[in-house]
Amino acid sequence: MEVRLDEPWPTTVAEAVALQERLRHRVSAVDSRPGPVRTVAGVDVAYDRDSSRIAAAVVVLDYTTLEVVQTSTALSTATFPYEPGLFAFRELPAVVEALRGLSVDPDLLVCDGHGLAHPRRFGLACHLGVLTGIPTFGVAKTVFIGEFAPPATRRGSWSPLIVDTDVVGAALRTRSGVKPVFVSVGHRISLDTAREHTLTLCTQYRLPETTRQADRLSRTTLIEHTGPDGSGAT
DNA sequence: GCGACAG
DNA sequence: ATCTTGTCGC
Repeated sequence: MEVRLDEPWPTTVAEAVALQERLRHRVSAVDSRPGPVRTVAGVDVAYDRDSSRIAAAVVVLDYTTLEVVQTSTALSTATFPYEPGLFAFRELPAVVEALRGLSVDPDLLVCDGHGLAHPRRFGLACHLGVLTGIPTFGVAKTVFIGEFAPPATRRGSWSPLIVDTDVVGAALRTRSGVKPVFVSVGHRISLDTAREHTLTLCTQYRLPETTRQADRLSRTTLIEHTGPDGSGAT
């Protein structure tokens, strides 16, 4: 698929923050997709020991059967350092490259991280959504910002993730008796819809099949090209 | 000023 | 994210 970057990718913290402040206003937290979701894609990135090499993977699944429709990967180098709140600048370049390898545009994107549940309301999921224009949401394993009451222990139970007076996401129990995940809007989707999709995608494990598949593919791709020890021999 | 801090 | 053994519990 086609993904345009328009501007040079930020290289400093100041530039990155400025870009987030400028793009945050483009985010829509309203459902925009007319028809049914046919395909959903998960994206993730794996790093080697010293983060010198990274591998991004995108796995497109049939939304109904959850079977793999297509995959794409991209090998790259981490340029931006890990900085809480600026996660997108570290991972998205490789993710965009992988997305460009797809011959079909997914109907929905699922990120491994937060969207609106971010200090400037512009986490990884929002950024990717704005770049692609595709409905996107994030499912994170841990909280970043916000407070929440522990949801009931039953699968499907949830409680709002709140910052000040804003609901920025949801703590959702995807498996009974298991730690909740944190769902938040990325772009062109509502929190309710994102939550429902998350449950649909969590058939057997705490995390959505999309991120599990993408996680696995990014990891194996990295090892195939850099070796289990990061020697680069293969 | 001191921690906390997606992956 | 990644480095890592055993261990508690269903």
